[in-house]
Amino acid sequence: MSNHIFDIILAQDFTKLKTEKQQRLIETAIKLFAEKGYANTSTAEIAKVAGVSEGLIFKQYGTKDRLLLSVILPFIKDLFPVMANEMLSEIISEDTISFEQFLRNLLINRALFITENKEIFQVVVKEVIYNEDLKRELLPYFFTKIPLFLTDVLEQFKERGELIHLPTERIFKMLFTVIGGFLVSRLLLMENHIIPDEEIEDIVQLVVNGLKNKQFVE
Amino acid sequence: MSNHIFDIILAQDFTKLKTEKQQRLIETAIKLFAEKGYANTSTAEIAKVAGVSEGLIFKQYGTKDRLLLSVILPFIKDLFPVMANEMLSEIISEDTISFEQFLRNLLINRALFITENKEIFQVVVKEVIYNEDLKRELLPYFFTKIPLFLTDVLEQFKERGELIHLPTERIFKMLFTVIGGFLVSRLLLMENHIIPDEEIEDIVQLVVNGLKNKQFVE
Amino acid sequence: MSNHIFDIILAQDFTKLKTEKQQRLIETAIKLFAEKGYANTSTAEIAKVAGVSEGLIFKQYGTKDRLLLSVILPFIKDLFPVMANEMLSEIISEDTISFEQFLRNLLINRALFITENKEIFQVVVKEVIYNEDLKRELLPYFFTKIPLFLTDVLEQFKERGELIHLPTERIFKMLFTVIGGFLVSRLLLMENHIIPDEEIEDIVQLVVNGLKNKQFVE
Amino acid sequence: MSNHIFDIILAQDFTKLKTEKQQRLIETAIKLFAEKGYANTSTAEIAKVAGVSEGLIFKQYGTKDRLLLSVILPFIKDLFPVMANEMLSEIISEDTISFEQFLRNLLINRALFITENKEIFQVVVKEVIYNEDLKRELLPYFFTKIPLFLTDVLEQFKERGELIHLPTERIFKMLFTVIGGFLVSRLLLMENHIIPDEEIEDIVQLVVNGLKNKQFVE
DNA sequence: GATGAATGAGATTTCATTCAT
DNA sequence: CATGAATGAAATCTCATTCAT
Repeated sequence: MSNHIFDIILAQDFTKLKTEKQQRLIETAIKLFAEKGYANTSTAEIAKVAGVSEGLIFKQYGTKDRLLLSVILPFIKDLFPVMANEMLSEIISEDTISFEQFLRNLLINRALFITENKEIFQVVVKEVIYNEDLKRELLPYFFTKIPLFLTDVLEQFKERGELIHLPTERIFKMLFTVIGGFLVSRLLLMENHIIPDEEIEDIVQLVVNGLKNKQFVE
Repeated sequence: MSNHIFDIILAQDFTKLKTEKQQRLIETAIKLFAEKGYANTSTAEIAKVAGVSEGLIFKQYGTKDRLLLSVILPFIKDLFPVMANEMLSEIISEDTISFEQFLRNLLINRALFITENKEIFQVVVKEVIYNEDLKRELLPYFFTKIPLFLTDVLEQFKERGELIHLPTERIFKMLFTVIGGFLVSRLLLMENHIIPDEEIEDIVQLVVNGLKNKQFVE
Repeated sequence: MSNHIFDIILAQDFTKLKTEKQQRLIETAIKLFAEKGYANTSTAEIAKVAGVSEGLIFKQYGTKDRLLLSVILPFIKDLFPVMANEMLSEIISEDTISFEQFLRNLLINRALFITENKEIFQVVVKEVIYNEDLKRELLPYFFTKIPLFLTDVLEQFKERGELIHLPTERIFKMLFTVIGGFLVSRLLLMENHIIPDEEIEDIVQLVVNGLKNKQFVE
Repeated sequence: MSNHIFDIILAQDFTKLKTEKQQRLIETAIKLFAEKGYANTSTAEIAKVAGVSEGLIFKQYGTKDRLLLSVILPFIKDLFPVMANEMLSEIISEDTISFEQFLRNLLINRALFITENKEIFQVVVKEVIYNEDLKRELLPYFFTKIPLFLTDVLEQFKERGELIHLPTERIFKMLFTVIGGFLVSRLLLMENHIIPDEEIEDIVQLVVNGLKNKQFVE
């Protein structure tokens, strides 16, 4: 596994035009990796299911390892910029959005994004948990990227008095625990195809009440 | 992977006396499965690290598969009876325990149990997430066992008016999300060796406030 | 490997005009075959280094085998006519040239030719030694071509009394051993870029003294 | 290819008892590598000819690379100590041995050793010439080991006046050229099974006369 | 109970070659 | 003339499992 995932993430050009076979190949890889895990999926099976020769995999990606990265990295690359931009635009457009509404938007937005990319999400989570090397590569990336845009927002809500007065880092950890636990349990354990609004609302209420500043008067 | 895990769980006798080599073997298997995952750990490596012949593994366990089960099942067997008994005894002994205290006790108790069995816990979580077969076997077992003792307790708290009036199943799901997310993120992602009291308390407050019945007067 | 190398050598027309890409292709093949040997060089690598498509190799040469021959044969074709002609012209022009001077000329001339064609020479030697088929094809060719012009010359020197009175064939073998050993060790083992005059002179002296007719009076 | 061949040569224990299959395996590998070269011999073929499973090769040697080393290194390890000891003992036992006799002994001795180990010798020479990595590893080893015992001897002969007065290093190079060229051409090109005494004697005479001190009176 | 030599099925990888464009 | 996507056969390598001792 490469030592320079950051560089790879930034350098890789995923826009190269793909032939039909290459499309089928990558889609099949995602599907099978999501279902059975990277380690339990052979390149022979991928090739067979995709209706492609095994040679093509290695022509294109060199190693099975790099095929995995080629599945994961574009997803990661998309994951965060999108978050930052979309979310922040919502917040800025409506200066007076409540924390509750912000949280609801965030959850709905992320739940949508992830159900739309359910399989890749499963691959990423499974491999980050399963594969030490990949964990070492990706986790630091997550934990520097995510706070980058969330801390600002959280601090605004604290200033407005809506949020409990705890260090932002601790609030962030709680949010991560709940939202992460929510998405992972629904998508990986229960394998929901869609996440019911009701469940989202329950979690929103749980967090909003759990993190509310009790002195705050609306 | 066997089709009859329930039977196996109930039938297996894990108390059989083990020689020193057998001890080292099983400990090494747990350690390596936890670190690198079952699929990425070869029996050759286990044998070598344990200082034992590869033959012994198959003399003892027949297949690599059953070695994994022999690691997982005793843990599972312990996990729930212990919960039910210990927890309930706390609750019964003190009839007037608050939901907050109950939750704190529950979290502290489970966090302790899991940090004490960190590696096996990692193996179980990793493999349940990673391995379709094992997931199919184990998840139903979880989701019938856990509610068995939790629903009673939760309903008591609802009756007493401490808990928000939602269907117990929805409360249970939220609890599972938060507690599961908490333990998994700390033990698998961050690989904490101990879980700070402060973090436990933050989660307790989050949940207590999040699930509080707002009409309730202490 | 073809069974008819002699025919190929005679038939092939290597003078065909080459495009720039074809030039780069053949030069790269020579370079890589010389460095790493034919068997350790893939057509993919040749194409990449030459900045050419892999298809072109097979359009031009049909097989990797014939690419090797196309590298080797023109060199072989040049090697001997040139020798015979150039050398003999020296000898004939100066009827009274001494064996020492003849040997010196021969060595200097061959050392020059080979350093100028160092890479192809490496390819030929490496493959003749390494590849049974090629050895079977090329060696007989060498050992019928070389004596053809050398025996005459050697016998002249024997007649003049300068050379030891041994069967010409044995003298030839010794010459071949020393000259061959000299060129191969310098060009393949030590990878000299140029061969110092001093070393050539040492070898000339060794051979001249070693093969001198002790009764000879200058 | 390992970076630490020196260490490996010194560390390796080749005396470990081999089973019959392991014996057949290594003998077959030597035979096939000698015939067709390392790169042109597949592990499948070795296994088949040796009547052994392919798995055994990789159980025993890990990689095909290390199988090659396991063929080459014990030979190298033997090659030089033997030379130094045997040769020097001849010289010391007879203080008055002539250079001619020394050279004859040396050639006969080495020719014998090499015809007895013809196949491994072929493997070593072929691979040193063919494989850049191996060349880089082994050549320095040769060129520090050989002079170690030869320079002393050569200087003794120079002192006694038998040998031409040239820097020992230059004499050494000539000797190496002639003896190397002789052995390699006979064993690799002509594939002699035994080397005729007559040819050895020719070479001895060539060198003795070629390197004689012309002022020396016997 | 314990070993470790040996296997064979299958996984990954390499690579010469074909072919439609 | 030239490309490069695609192939399939064979090569290297991995690994759970068997078995004689």
